[in-house]
Amino acid sequence: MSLSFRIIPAMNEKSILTDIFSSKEFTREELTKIITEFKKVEFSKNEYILQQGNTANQYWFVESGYIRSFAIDIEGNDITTGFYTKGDIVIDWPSFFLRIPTKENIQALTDCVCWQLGFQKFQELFNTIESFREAGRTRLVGSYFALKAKSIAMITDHAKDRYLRLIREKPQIANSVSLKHIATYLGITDTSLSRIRKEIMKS
Amino acid sequence: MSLSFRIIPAMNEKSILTDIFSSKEFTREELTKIITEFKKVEFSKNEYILQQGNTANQYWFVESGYIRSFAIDIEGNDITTGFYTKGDIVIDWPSFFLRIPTKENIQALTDCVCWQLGFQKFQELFNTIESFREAGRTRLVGSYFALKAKSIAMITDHAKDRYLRLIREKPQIANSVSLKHIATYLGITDTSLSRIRKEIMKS
DNA sequence: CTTATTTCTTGTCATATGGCAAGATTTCTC
DNA sequence: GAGAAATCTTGCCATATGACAAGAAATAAG
Repeated sequence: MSLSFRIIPAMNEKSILTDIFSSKEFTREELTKIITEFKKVEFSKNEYILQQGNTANQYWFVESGYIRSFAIDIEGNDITTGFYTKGDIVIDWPSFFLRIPTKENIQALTDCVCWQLGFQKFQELFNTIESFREAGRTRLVGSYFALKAKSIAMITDHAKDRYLRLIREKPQIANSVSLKHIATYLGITDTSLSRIRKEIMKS
Repeated sequence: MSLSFRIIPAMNEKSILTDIFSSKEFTREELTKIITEFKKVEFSKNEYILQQGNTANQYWFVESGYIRSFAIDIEGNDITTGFYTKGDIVIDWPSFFLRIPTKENIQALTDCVCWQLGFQKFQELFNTIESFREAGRTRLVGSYFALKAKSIAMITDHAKDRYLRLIREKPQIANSVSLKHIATYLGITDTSLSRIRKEIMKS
């Protein structure tokens, strides 16, 4: 059972946020301050959460549903850059922090429930609560770390191994998302992924 | 001419730091506070600045020389993850901020002069100077942004295009670093890079 | 339920890049 | 400056993956 039942009875609905933040070292007061600022938003399947060219004025934590981020390259190819599910943070770091138009698109793959925080509120919390700063920095560095790992895997591993890792780390994604989206995430074509899948079946 | 001559006569030697920090909005007082904490360190060619398994307790700005970071994969292959030169920040973000052992190695490719800041001092500045926080966050997000761009290029571009981009963006590197190091940075073998280079010569 | 649309599989062939090894060239070392 | 070591080039062939197209299967739409 989440902490929220004892601390903030009125915030039962936000239990996913208390789960997300309670692992860090916040006082109850800080926790309340932080969580109060989050607003519930719902997205329906295929809805765009952020579109390239716009500046990200908020970010989200996923309570339910699947989300995909992708970039469109010069030739118009759609390249998946990430999948997000329950408990994940959905944020375009460069756009949100550098206040520049994003190059990415973020789209709901299913109906979703998310918790949203805006840039201004974020800045307030960031500058007034030291542990919020630490938590934010940790999250950003975590994203960097994951991206670097993926980047190195693109060089050292074969497509099959990258796919096997995805299955291992995000099995729900591998089962519920279209081949094409997964393929571009892995840096291959859907044709190749179909063959890899077939090969895995055999063994 | 850098600001340092007027503001902090005693700090002439640190003019590279004033150049690095003066683009952000710092008061003179803040600038002095920050720059005072940096310590000059020199590395000789081939010296390790950080080795895998250790936790990064400091980071550096390069004043002169070339530096390379690389990871060793399971099969013992050496994969270049970055090149650094004058004005660049050299930091293992995950190790420095998460206080965990690094998976990367950082090595001087030539004799180098760098300016070093330790974790404790960094934390003090980070928690007391709002603009230092902003600058630090901006730098981290910038690294994230560059890594993502490289990551997408690995998927959408051919090796030749990635090499051409490297030549365009870091011409000094392309000329002074061994083929093998550049090749692994681009995600190909030195053999392939040699052929790509030959092909470029012809045109 | 039926049709239309999208997604997935499979075949054939093309191509970028890798693996290995032998020389050629450059760079280090004494 | 001579020999050793590292780096770079090149040839030959192997292989992972791509491109394109045609069916098959699944999903969406009326």
